[in-house]
Amino acid sequence: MIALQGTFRALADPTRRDILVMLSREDMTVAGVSEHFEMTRAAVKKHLVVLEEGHLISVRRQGRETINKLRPQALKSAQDWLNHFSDFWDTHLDNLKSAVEAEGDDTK
Amino acid sequence: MIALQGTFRALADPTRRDILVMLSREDMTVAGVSEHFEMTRAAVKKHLVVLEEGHLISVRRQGRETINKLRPQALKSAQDWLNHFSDFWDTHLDNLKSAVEAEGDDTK
DNA sequence: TTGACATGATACTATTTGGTACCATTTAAG
DNA sequence: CTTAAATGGTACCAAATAGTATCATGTCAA
Repeated sequence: MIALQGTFRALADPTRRDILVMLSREDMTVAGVSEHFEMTRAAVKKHLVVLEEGHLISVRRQGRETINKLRPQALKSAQDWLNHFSDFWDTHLDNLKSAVEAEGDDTK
Repeated sequence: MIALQGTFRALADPTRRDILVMLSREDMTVAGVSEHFEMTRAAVKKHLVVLEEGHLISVRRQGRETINKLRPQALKSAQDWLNHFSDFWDTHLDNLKSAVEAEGDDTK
């Protein structure tokens, strides 16, 4: 199993989650990812390092570029951890049906 | 839908994930949760506040105790976000079957 | 009422984190 | 070879976070 700590830590930042969505469409270089954000390349690179430490992406040097590639296993591990609560959901979620659609929201 | 940012941020800490597991078995007071950790009650209380801000628990005052209760909707929202990558998994995970069971691990 | 107990809130410190600025390294191309 | 472009790495700063210590508040029980 993949280390959950690094994975959940990597998922905690909205920029990193956006990067994962981008990488789910196509592999991208550091510069390619950076184009979609207003922060510097170095900052984006740091996020990519965190994602790599969380096993969420793989990094491959190709010439002078580095290709960042989504790695689905860690995402699956995170989902598996959440699945441990499924029994709880089955038992108690039915009682909360009316509350589900009344959920408010704020930032993201 | 529930705000993902607060939810993922709350899930990023191992202490908080442990608290969620504990609460999946039974509702607990602040002191009850604190017994399972070596940090102070105040520190545990702070984690509980973060969990509440992430909509992962509900807090109810009962007499001089406060009952902390798991709230499954937010966990489900996080899982739903992860589900957005399912298409990617279906497409690419098969090619990685051999790599899945070769995953190393470190902390948690 | 008095006292013990559980909690909430605040102030303070140390650590982590997100970000920028800057420099070294590698590579493609003339 | 030389030069410019793309990238990686390090140093540094500001802000957020985790934790402790401490005190105030409310509540159960005698």
